[in-house]
Amino acid sequence: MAAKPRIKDVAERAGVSAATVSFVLNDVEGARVAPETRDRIRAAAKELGYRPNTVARGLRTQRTQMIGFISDEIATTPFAGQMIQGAHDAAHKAGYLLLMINTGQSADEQHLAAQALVQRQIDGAIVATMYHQMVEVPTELASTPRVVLDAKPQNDAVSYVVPDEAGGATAVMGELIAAGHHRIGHVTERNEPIAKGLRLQAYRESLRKNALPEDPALIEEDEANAHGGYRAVLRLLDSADPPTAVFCYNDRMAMGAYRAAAERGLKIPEDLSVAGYDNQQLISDALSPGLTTAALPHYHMGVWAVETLLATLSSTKPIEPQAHLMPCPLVRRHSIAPPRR
Amino acid sequence: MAAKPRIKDVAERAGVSAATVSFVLNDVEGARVAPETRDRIRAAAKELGYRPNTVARGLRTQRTQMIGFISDEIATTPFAGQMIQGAHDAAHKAGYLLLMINTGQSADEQHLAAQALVQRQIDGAIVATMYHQMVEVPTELASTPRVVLDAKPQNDAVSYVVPDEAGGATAVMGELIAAGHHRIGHVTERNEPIAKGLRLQAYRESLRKNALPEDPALIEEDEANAHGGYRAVLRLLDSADPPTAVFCYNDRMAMGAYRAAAERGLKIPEDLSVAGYDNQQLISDALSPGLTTAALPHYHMGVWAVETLLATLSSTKPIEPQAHLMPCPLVRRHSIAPPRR
DNA sequence: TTGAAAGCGCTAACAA
DNA sequence: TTGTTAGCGCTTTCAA
Repeated sequence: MAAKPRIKDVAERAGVSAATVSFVLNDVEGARVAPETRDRIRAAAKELGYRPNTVARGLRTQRTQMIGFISDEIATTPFAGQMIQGAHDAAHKAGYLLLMINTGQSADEQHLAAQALVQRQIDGAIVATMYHQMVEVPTELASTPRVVLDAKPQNDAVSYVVPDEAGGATAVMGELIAAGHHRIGHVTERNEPIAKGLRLQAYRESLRKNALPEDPALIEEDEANAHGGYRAVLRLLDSADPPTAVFCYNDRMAMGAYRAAAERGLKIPEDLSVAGYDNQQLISDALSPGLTTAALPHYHMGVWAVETLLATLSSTKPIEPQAHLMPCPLVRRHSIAPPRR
Repeated sequence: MAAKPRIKDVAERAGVSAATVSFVLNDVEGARVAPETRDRIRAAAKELGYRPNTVARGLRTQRTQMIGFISDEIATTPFAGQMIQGAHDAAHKAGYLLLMINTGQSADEQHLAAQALVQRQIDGAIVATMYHQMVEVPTELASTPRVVLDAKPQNDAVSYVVPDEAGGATAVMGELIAAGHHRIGHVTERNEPIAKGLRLQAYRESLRKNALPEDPALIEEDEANAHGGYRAVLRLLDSADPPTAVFCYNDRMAMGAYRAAAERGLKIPEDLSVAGYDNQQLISDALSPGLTTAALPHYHMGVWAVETLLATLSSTKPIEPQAHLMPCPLVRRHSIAPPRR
């Protein structure tokens, strides 16, 4: 097999210099090359199957067409793929590729990772986390354009995007209220991720705005998984004045709600309406009836992050950092119905 | 902020030439440099915070320390993360980074993707798919070391790794049989992925080897999700001579089995034993009781692929392509018990 | 309208 | 024991 052709080979074959080839193949502004010569060069390049070497070009132009994607444990969560895919698609469309690096939680590793990316001359960086939280942007990236994905930068004034948890939770509550529920429970998680506070607050505000009872007995905390949801909902159902609907912190807890309801002989949605959050399809689609929930917009956040990054790359003047709340659209399935009474 | 230091800056500060700095910092074999000079150079590099520019080095050495990771839709499946993580960890440990690119199913896109990677001078490539299947290795990679991950190469003699489906299924069946079950049903999927045939065959062989009845009425096909599993298991339970245990093609179908059993008033595992495949934790851990299943070893396959690739990179003589079956370990939870009768 | 030459930052022969 | 030089493959200024 023939060795990969270089620009010199194309030049020789077309009977011109390498410089001229470069002009033509890159469509350089204001390069005056005879149309005839252009054709000859293009033909030669095509015949040889010439592809410019991005590394050599990168050395010369200081642009590698690579975006560093640095994250904590992201690849291990079921959502991660969506975010990577969104970032990938947006990058790929613009001719960029993602150079991935995962770090643990350790600050040391994060610095090393950032360094590895900088050494490789990435044009920009995405700093991502697996769920909505605060993040330290490694100082090594200080002179690299960067955007934070699914987190808020703690120490750095850069653009970032996070899900609009309040909006999503309000939409879910709106759906429950529209169905006619007055006594709505909330099952929340025990730890304190950012999402918890935001969803809980939206729950309370929805109640207040609609003049519905805000009974502390309607809120139960437990582990943020199916087992926790099961236990919490059971407590709600066994309470003195049980709710007719329950908004769960996430789809996993909602899965537990289904089991709790079944155990008490309650049918969903006739006897109990249930809503979740996350739109974790493996669950929300698999439950029967399908779970109504708010979707975490991972794909779109990935796209937004890269597009925002690319915009700053191609802009001459500095761009104001933006904070973007990505909407969490309501996904209607069949777990909500009017209350019995 | 000071511009990034170059090797020349280190050389100047240490009062030596760039070449000497390169020797010392790269620990070049048989480079005779006075220990004193070495120290001076190391100190200078440290003071300046010097990091060699990988792009420049790559141009010179023809090694970029990057591995191309090319896949179909991988990032969108819940398993993908594990595979990426495994590949990433193995690569990172050896000083390599993953350059990711996703293609759709289109052959055109796959060629373009391979080209993009080759242009970037990747040292090697991983060709991955989201589930065990046949794959075309893009011809553009012909002169790049490459390994196929979670698929069999159709047109290329290269190393590859796939899950040992037969082994995993046999282990699952062994568990059911050891618990004392004689009438074991199998719920399988309607399409024909490689995994289906392998798991089904292992089911049959396990029955045969243990002199257990191989009744066609014990096998039901449906969609490979919770709804399909629900329907298929319901058919099994409502049949003339229902099984006391059912081995489901995957965890999602097993999730449906739980619902079917509940609907017929059967408790798991007392009245019906259930086993799955995949160890999709979001499901197998969330079900109650926890689902006994065989784990798809995505993380380890990712590690194996990269390690195998790196071995060929650092070997002088060509290495025989290997086909590796990665074990699918049995994950015991609580969905299997002895039959009632 | 085109070509020559310099140089991006580094490594590796070869000299000294 | 260390420095000089050439060159990886490309782009871009400057000159012709």
